[in-house]
Amino acid sequence: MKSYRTFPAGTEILWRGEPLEYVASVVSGVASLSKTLEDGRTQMVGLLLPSDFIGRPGRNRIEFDVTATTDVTLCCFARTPFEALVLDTPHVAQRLMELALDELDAARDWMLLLGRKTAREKIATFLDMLARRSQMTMTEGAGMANGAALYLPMTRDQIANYLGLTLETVSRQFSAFKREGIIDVPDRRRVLVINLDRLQIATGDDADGGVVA
Amino acid sequence: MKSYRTFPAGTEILWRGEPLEYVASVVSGVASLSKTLEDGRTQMVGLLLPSDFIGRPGRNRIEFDVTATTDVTLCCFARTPFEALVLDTPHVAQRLMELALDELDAARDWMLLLGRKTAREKIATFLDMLARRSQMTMTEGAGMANGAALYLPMTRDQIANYLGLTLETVSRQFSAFKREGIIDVPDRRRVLVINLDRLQIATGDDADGGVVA
DNA sequence: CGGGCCATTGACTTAGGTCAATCTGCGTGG
DNA sequence: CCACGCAGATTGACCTAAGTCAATGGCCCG
Repeated sequence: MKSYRTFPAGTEILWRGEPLEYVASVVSGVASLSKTLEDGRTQMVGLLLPSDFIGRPGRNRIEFDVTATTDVTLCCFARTPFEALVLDTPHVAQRLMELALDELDAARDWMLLLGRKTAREKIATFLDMLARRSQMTMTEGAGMANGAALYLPMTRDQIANYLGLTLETVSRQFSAFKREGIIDVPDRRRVLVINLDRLQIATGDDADGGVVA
Repeated sequence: MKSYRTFPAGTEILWRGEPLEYVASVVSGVASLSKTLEDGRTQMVGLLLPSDFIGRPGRNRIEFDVTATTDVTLCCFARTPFEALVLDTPHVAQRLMELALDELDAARDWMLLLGRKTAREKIATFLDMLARRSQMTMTEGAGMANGAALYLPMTRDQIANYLGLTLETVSRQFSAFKREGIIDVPDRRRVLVINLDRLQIATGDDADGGVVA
């Protein structure tokens, strides 16, 4: 009933509309959800990190593609027994509900970003999000002053698709933040945040960091 | 335990962060969810129509403002007894889960619109969405050929905030569709769709209308 | 050493935002 | 009853952020 599957970076995990045989949770790596218009423009609509869940009780198809951004390992369960499990165990159902509501909040923050933020604000928000995430993972004792080393799990092109920009604009904004001394970019996959305060100001969000709350 | 409340058009139903005493469902009218940046730019992140639900089991505050777009009547329940109800009755919990997943799908479609569609495509998608909705409400026997009379529940400014545009751009795109004979705008609150096929082509979506599926 | 593949940078174009003038109803009070 | 005023809508002229197109650069891997 339970099995592990791995997908190399860049491969498709699920196609839009394909019937779902499994539900799964991400064990390691990063996967992305994306939607595409007829003419090929695409928009990422979600990022799946370890512990995130794929699949929807009571639905057997999804409305977007799921792609492995880095190498990904999933832990898969057959759908039917899983649904039976959900029906008997209320607190599993409740947990799934919470996950869905968290995703919904994240999706709404992203709508504000996509609809109203400038390119600069989008990049700042993206980096700030990664910084907060990595901070969560690390020792959360004292508030680790100012700055963090971030790993970018995606190419410029993928970042652009996530933020509703082009890859050139992403690159230019990285360069701008670097020129201003807010970040450093030692190699294409790494960003060193030199001045987190200034980065957060550049996000355009409320000073108190309402996004995470 | 159950009570009705009404809110005149334009008033706030809930403020972001305010503790939720009630959960509610919309009886009549249209309400909107919106998020605002420090400097006042705002983005609507959802529309609530009759039968939609406000409130989240297991959370007592929301991350956005809820505003009455038209006059709105809500049917409210106190939160604590409602949560107890949800816990004992699995199929209520399941129904809420489905609502959350529907909202999530809608949010993701909107992310594609906000991130990648042109102004023209945004307006076409908006009108097409209203047309599909009103079609659902009406006699759904035969597929009502081509065309429909739509009521706009919002001002140009609110439409702009929904679509991530400015009100001037909304107005210009309405005028463009009118000039092309695709719609007519007899008064500010009404739109007559003259050629639904051409409108749907202008949305940029897949020909088969994947959005609704 | 050579060839992809990303990424960066520059020059140029353009969709949509901004600012401002005018128009259209509609409710209100003289 | 009418004129006034106001809120929303339209339209035009202009500007700019970001997209497009194209050349170049660095890096990893065979």
